[in-house]
Amino acid sequence: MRQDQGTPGASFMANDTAGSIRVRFAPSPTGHPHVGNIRTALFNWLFARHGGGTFLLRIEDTDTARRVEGAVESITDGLQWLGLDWDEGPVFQSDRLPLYRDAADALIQRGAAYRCFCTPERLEQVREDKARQHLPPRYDGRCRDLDPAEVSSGITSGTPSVIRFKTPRHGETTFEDLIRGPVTFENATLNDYVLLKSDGYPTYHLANVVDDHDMRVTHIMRADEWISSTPLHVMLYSSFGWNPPQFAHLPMILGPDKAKLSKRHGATTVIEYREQGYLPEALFNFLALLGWSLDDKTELFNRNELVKAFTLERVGKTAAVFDRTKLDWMNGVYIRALDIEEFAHHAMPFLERDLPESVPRPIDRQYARRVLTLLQERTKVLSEVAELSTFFFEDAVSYPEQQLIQKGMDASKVQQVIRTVLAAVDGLEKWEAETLESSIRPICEQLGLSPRQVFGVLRVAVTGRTAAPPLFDTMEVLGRSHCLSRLTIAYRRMEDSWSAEIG
RNA sequence: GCCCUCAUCGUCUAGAGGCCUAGGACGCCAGCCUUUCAAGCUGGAGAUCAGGGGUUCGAAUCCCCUUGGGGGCACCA
Repeated sequence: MRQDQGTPGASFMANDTAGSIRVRFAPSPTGHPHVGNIRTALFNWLFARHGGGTFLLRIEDTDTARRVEGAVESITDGLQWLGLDWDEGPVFQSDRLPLYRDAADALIQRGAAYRCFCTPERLEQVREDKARQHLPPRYDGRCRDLDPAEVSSGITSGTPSVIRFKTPRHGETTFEDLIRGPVTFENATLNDYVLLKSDGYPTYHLANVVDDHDMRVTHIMRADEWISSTPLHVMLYSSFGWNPPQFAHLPMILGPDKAKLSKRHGATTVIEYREQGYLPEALFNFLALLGWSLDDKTELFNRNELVKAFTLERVGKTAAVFDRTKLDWMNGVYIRALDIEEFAHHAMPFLERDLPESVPRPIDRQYARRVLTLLQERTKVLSEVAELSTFFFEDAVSYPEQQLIQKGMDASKVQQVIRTVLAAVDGLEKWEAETLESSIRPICEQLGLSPRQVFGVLRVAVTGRTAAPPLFDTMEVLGRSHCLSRLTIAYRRMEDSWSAEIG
């Protein structure tokens, strides 16, 4: 069977025996990758895997000031956690400095770039002037046509300088975006961008173009915040005499306030999602649906289905708001789909981490497994598993005693229920849900109470909660002695309440 | 301010001229199930397809304008 037509790029590449698809994820190590970055990585990965291509990882560490310790590990951890494996790299741009310097020099030779000695102070001044005149804050081109003698004297005297691109003052630059179609910019609205900084490091623009060419990248898929610098990149390719890759600018991911997603929107990094108990498959699935869809109904995809279904022409143009509630739902779906061993495997670390300190460690795995069985369909995120189950692990349970008294009952009635249950359960051979139920349920009728009332009393007595897993299953897992003692305690508390009422 | 870009329920989206009195999902509401909570099932509210002009026998779908949102305008990426 033939693969589907794929993307314009894919069908183009199909005729190009020289190379298959090569895409890259190229983050800068300035912090933990957030979901927007990772979504970009995911789309690149899906595109590569769908087309049998290559997925590269490149670290754009050309900003020495913003570099953050541990960021690279954070990036690779995040990718690995989501199962986004890369075929080449990571390549570090900081290891390739000579490449960019040579490239910048070559551009100067060709008259496509020039050296600029303007100080940061002067640039600031220029910006202010432009702002005052309500003009775009662009470089004024003072060094654009410097006398060669001035340039060489500047260099020999060691004056700090940068290399700027000599952006044409006329004409326009157009590129074909795979997602948006043709995009055109007036060259006159563009800046003389810095290519090589005074510290010898390239800017993003230069390094990006040089590397994508050097690494034979066929498709650049990145967030659409990059659209405005694409004309420069196109001009760079052309100045170097290289064929540009294809461009596909992905819609952005927004916060609930519709602004570009950032830290102030709360949890945004992949690590945070892991720590809050989201399953990688769920986040993977959810992220894939932010800016891409298959049809009008399918939402649940596993990894392979996504790889098979993913194409660029199904990528949308509109920015998407990251909706946590829907992620929660989807995570619940994935949690419920786990078999109990898998669920226990995922949940154990959260119990170890989040259960009260008073609970002895390590947590008894066999017991926890039984507890978790009751919790699975009730959990949306793993981080709530401890909270949902503390009463299974702590010795005593606390609650306002009023909660024992169900609607239409009083303290003495509650006592009657507990007394009767205690008696009924006394000689029980097996402390199992089934036998518990068959001995307790008849008590409702016997005392003229509803199951809701009777079970309600027992639930609060035994779990300290008004909401918990099914009562008899809970009692079975909790065990005879805990149940009995908690029932007894509840009985005594009603005693106090009873005498308090009388007195 | 200038440039680019986007525009369907609160949110994610389907829709590539007649199948749309606009479909699905999350969330919300109600009912069922039921010992509570979940889960599940059923039903419901929710979008005059941003507004206005065209084109067409016919427009959410094509064109133009307006408005609104987003992004960019650094020796950051």
